[in-house]
Amino acid sequence: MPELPEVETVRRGLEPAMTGRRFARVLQRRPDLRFPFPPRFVARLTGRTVTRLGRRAKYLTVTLDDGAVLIVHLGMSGRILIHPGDGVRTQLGSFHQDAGHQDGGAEAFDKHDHVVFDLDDGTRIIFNDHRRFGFMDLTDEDALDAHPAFARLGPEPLGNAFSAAHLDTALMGKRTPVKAALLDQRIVAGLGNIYVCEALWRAGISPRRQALSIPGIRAQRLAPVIRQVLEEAIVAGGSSLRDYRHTDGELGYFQHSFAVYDREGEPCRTQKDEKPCGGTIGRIVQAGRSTFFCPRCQR
DNA sequence: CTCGACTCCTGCTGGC
DNA sequence: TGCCAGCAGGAGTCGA
Repeated sequence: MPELPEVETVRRGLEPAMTGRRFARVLQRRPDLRFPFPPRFVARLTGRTVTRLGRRAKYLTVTLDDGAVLIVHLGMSGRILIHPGDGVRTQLGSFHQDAGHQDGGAEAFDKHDHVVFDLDDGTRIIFNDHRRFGFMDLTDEDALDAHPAFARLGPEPLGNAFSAAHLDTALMGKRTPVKAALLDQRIVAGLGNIYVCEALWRAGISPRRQALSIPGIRAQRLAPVIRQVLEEAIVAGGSSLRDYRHTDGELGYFQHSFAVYDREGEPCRTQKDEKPCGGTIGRIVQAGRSTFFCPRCQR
């Protein structure tokens, strides 16, 4: 699930739990995710203190006190669980029995709990990813921008560098459908399938339209709604974060209502002159991915 | 360079 | 009820 808003929600959930804390123990439970873990992964993290939780596009960055940066990508199915080592739990003598992770003193993990970080205050952070499209890597703070994952990323859609003018330049002359162009992380960093569909719907732009037809008036409609869709999703994620605190810390997935995504066959929610648009949400496949849109109001 | 197709992995859903 | 094909929110690579 994780697109930019979900990753930002994870970052905000992890920030208070991890900042200033030391990795007392790191458990790497398999040799690889999508890629092999970097050499001496566990050794390089153990004993280090977290100084900062950051995010670039869909990547989490965990900066350490020696200048190293742990890069985390959640892929398609990655999630992070926080088990607070608070007084209540430790007094119960069980770390997180509710999640089925306690087995008579021996540690029992879900088979997709790939990395476990035990912090010095007893908090346990678990990276779980059943499809294993996620990955982790280690680099240095001053080499971060040159990292292969970061080097060619376009601007952050919530940052100052992202604007209608940027879309004008980035989409100029591109014959690919605008849907595919917006999924290209070199053009905008952090959009995924869901929020591209949602943004195009809000902007009233057909996903099939060639990218080269966007610069100008359509870019002026599109750039602000991209920002708006992401900001709203982050707010929704923030509210779901509070819920997760109560249900014990699963980060990375939250309920959100979409206008077009996964609504094939349902009525379009666009209102024109206080009347529904009357269109029906359709689904097409572009570059191997489902696109949801309203053929009536997206042109 | 640009673009689309294909690929990695596991689990869930929906149709028979 | 059971089985299996199809599909899933990412992104790198390959070949045209």
